[in-house]
Amino acid sequence: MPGPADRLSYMRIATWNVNSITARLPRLLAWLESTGTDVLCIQETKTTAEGFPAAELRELGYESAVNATGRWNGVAVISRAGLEDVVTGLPGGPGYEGVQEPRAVSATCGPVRVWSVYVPNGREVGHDHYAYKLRWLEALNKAVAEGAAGQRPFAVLGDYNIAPTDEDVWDPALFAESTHVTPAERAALAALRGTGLQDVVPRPLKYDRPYTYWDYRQLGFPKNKGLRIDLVYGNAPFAAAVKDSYVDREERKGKGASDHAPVVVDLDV
DNA sequence: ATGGCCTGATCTTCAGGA
Repeated sequence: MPGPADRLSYMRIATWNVNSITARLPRLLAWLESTGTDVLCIQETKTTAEGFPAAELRELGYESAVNATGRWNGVAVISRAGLEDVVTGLPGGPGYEGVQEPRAVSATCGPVRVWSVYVPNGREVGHDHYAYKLRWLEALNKAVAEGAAGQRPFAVLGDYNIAPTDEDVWDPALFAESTHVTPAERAALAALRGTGLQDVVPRPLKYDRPYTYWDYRQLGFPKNKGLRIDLVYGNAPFAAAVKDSYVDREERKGKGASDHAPVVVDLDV
């Protein structure tokens, strides 16, 4: 017999590398209001937990789960759909130069469990940071495997710093010797898919590819010289609930934009 | 129209981003 508990629940979930939540705060608050986003996974907060604008977000109805320690990295989940069972950091994750960096936080937001991740950049193939990136991805794989295989909608959203295929790179030849496209990095994504997660590919609002990042330099955005490196990896129950997904390239426009655009996912859960 | 880097700190110069 149908009842209130059987009603579909519509949720808008998104991920966005804001490149400093302090610098982006006016645009972030306006974007939350205009899009009606319920849950946002944030990367590169570039502030301490104390500097995180939890009070401003609370005024808009969002609770915050924050993992941030200073000028580099920093992640958060903000939600107006519940925020429980927060886990700060990547269990079993490696440090870099002896430091556990703030690159992961997870939480349960109503019917969905989400991770916000900021995968290490890697800098150059062969650099210590590149080895760190691969180790970090191995630890992520282990940490999310149980949720990925579970019955509850579950997704790992964030800046993966990996373009899954050459189609996700505006000029593959230019990136031939670079991080973000190497077989080892793409194998780490494949291993993640092997846990039961799938790439929820958003639709572009313009042009043919759903890029999510464009370099600030050399007119990268106007020329659409982009990469798709901000990803939503969801398990089967999550993917089944997806009604739409798109890259909000409008948010990349104009003065005071991040170099990443938000990826938005609409769910019936 | 979307426009030749941006951010925060070590703060006038730099690391890091990708």
